[in-house]
Amino acid sequence: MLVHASRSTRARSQTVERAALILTCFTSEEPHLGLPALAAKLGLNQSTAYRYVASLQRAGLLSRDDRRGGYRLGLRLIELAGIALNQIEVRKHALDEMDKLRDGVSLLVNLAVLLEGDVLHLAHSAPRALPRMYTALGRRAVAHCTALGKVLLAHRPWDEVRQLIERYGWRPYTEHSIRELGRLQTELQGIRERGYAVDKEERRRDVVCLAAPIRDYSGSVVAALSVSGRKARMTPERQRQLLPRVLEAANRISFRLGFHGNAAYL
Amino acid sequence: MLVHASRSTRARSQTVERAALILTCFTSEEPHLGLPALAAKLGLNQSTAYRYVASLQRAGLLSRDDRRGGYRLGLRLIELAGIALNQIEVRKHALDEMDKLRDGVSLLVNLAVLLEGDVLHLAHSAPRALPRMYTALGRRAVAHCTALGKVLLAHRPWDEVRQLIERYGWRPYTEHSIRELGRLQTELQGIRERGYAVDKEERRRDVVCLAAPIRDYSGSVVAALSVSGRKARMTPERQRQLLPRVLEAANRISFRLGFHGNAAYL
DNA sequence: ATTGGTACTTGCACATATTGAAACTCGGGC
DNA sequence: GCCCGAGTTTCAATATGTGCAAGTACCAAT
Repeated sequence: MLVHASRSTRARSQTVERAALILTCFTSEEPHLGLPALAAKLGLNQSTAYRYVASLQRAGLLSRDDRRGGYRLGLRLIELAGIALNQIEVRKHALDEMDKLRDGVSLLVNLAVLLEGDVLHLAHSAPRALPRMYTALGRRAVAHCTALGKVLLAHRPWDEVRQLIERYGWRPYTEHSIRELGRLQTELQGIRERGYAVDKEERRRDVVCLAAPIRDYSGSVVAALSVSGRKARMTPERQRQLLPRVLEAANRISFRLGFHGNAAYL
Repeated sequence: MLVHASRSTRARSQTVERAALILTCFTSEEPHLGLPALAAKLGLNQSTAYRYVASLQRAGLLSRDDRRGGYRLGLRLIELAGIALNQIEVRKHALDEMDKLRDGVSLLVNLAVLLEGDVLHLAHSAPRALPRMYTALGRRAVAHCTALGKVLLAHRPWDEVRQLIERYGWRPYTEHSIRELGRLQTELQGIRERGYAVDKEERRRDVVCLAAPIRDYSGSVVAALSVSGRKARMTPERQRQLLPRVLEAANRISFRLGFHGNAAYL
């Protein structure tokens, strides 16, 4: 059995870590930061921040915003992300199945994994009708408020889930979002038993999702697949029709990843 | 006239730059590297490389490949790239127009910018018929062998173009790819005069592309738009029909970026 | 089981590259 | 013309990163 979860290794470089922190200061909410803001955010001396930023810029990881001043994330990241994406085994196998599923159900299909307890979107397949999406790719969402996230959390140790909530709080999106440990635990338990998760407007009003887990050769859940649509179109009856199709697609992907077993024991 | 091309600033951090170099060691061709390989590639002591890698890993910029050993680019990059993408003004405005153009012509539509002399794909809009693409997003291509790239190069100073060729060589893709400075110069000149570029199987056999420049408020060419299709479908006649549509779409995007002038003087 | 090889990991003494304070430049708004 | 904030540079002090060399864990071939 593998021991190393996420190596804590005491080998590290302060400089590299602080430079990496600079990158993670940029978020969807604050995609544009000045030197003083960055320095303040990380408690760095402005000189230090400056030198980091200058070097990150040379590497294309950061770039200046000539119009407004300040910095934003650089084009190099887009290139690197492209390479990273193509390395993700599950995504490679999922794309075809996602398109097939989308054609079958005419709904938005999403693929996601867990990153630091949040949902990270790796791909989507949208029916022609839908208005073009802002880049769903790389979008991050609170896990316990989405079907995708709940499926992924359901297959993590409860302790880990609890710690995440403690650390980040509930961060609810709508009035339907879960906000109690007890309810979350029951919900996750149910998801494990049923083999899928439902999101009834917990993420966004008027949007309902169904999600199923994807497993790799070893049986661990490495990703989740979902379909989502407006509430009006996602009647209980429609959901009953949808469910087997989502599960089948997810299972097909798992199969392609080398999972041939029965997941019941997990 | 703007003076600062890419600030040379002598402020820099060796450590940060070397760490960034580690990331750029990973390419589509070598997306998976071990510690010794990385250290060798950059001429670093293995201990040093190790400490960098350990820190990059903590930041999620790198991750281990548990099955094969070695490292690959991390999920964090996908999140960051998503943020970076949404910051790109031209992309925001282009998406709608690209979808409209695609619907009009039923061909693959692409948007790209120049990154270090190469073409970097920022978005695409594919007709339903096309088989799902491997992530075109973030894909990099040799500029002078593609319509997109030639349009972008045509609006850079010739000296810069020449230096790029000198530095990286011709890197041809097919037997039609340009491989002489003289021919390239004539080609770029023609593109500036005509206002569009054509790629006749220079990038891939059997694929023909048409590309047009996109300008921002200041009149500089910041991106390029293209349509591409199989040779058989891109007859000279079809190209004549296509051309005005591509140009119109590109101009519309330029307009939305605040370019209302006449580009003739540039 | 034993061996050898490879990739990864750590400890330590040295000195180099990073650090922070303070001062300077530049440009925009008042 | 003056002020202010963002970005940039300098320089001495030293924390930080460095390379070597030894150590561990794993795999695969004996």
